Amino acid sequence: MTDNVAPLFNDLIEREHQHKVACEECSLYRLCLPLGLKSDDLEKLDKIISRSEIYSRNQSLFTVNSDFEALYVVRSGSFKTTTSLTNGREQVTGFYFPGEFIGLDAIHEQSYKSNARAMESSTVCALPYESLQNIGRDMPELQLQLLSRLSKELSGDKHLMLLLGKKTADEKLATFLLSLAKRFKDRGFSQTDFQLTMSRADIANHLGLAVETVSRLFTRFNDDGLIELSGKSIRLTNLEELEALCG
Amino acid sequence: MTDNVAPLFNDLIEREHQHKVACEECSLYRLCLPLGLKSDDLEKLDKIISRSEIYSRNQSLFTVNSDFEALYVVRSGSFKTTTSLTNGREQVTGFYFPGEFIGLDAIHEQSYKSNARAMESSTVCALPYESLQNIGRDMPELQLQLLSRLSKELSGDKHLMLLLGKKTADEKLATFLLSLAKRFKDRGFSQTDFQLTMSRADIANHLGLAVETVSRLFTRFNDDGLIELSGKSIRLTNLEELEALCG
DNA sequence: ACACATAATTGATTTAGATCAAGGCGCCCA
DNA sequence: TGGGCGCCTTGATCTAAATCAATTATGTGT
Repeated sequence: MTDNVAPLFNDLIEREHQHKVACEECSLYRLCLPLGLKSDDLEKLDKIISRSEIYSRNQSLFTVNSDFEALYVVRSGSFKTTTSLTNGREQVTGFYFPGEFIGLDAIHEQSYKSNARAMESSTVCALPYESLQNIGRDMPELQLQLLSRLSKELSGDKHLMLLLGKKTADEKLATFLLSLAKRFKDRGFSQTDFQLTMSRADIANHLGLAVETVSRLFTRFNDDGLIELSGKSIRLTNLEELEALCG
Repeated sequence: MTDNVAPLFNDLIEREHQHKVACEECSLYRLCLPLGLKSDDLEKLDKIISRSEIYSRNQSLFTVNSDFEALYVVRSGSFKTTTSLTNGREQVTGFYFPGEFIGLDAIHEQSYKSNARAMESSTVCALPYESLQNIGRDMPELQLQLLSRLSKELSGDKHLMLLLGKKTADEKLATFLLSLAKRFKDRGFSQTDFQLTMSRADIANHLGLAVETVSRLFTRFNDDGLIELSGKSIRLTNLEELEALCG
């Protein structure tokens, strides 16, 4: 509802979080940055990370052109990023789930180049970039991890360009659903049963379609036995067919 | 014409190139990786870089799924990258000019995730990734430069997503022309008079349009006095108007 | 539990840009 | 110097998906 950024958590809460969820014990460990770091390096990283308090639905994590302070890793919940055009048109450039980085495109210009907001109650880990640079000087592994992250997102974006430029509406939606499935699977959740945390409008926007088109596709996929849909809950009932639909 | 990768240059040619165009004397210095490196670090970098022989028009720099050996920086000429779909559909994901990096999206998977080919007679500098990692251990500046590069490309791709998803045909072409203009300007060339090294088909594909549409737009822009077009030579005669057309 | 706002569906109609079809231009090489 | 082959342009038609228009769900806050 509000456009404000979450107030900085107070020390008490911070310290509590720190203890509860140090990187080493974090369930996202495998997916996140620390992978491949030695224990003492991990400790250094741990020290510069701030765990945020809860961002509520639609709350802004950062806005376009604001100063680049930190990279964010989703800890719980989910976020979307957008870039905008004149007369209010905007493109949803990505959805972000636990363990995924937000703000990587801000490094070059040292200011955020998109808007990021929570799609549900969510938390993040903030990695202040300056501190990251500092500890990174003695931790080549960390730098490599970061590079790898950037590269992964780049690769994903190229595939999104292929989707936006060359795929039909059916192919777009099938591809999208399977991309979600894969990410849920990677996080240890069911790859067939999950909640769509984003609205139909967000999905449509992200895929370069109109809401109505997405809605019609959902009902058709449902009628064709590819999915079972009920509101925000979806079950993928025919992964093979969906796969085939991706183009 | 041929699909082969250019044979590795022999030592003689390599050494000659090395001397002619060491990073420190390279005209692309400002645009390329070395920016911000100290002289002795630059020398180390210089040592691992291989200057390629000439890639001729349509020759492949690398193909999808081949092993990730090196990052490439365009030295002269221009390249395009593509990703492809079933039944031959493919998306031109980017055009690359001198000083720009190709292959950054290969780091994560350690194999190239797109195809890259020369659009005219071109040369590149190859940065073998393993060597880059090695010397990078003692050169945090280099790592930061690389991160910055990745971040810049990421940011550009987000804007391309906006273009593909939300812009009209006119806006797409105007945006594209101004992006070329900016890049030529950055390279010390005229931002208003240049050659389109890519075919109409490549432009259309990249912008998610049909060739016919691009051709029609070119004639209309020409008739409206926005550009003067003759084959591959273009002059932007009304930058302000083009800017306004971008959305 | 109720009312109001917001989100999603469904149907009718329109349209931007694709596709289909035909020439024309330039360019490379014999 | 001309012939052939890509590439580009131009015109006519078609279509996938957008837009417009209602209606029905699904929340959300009091």
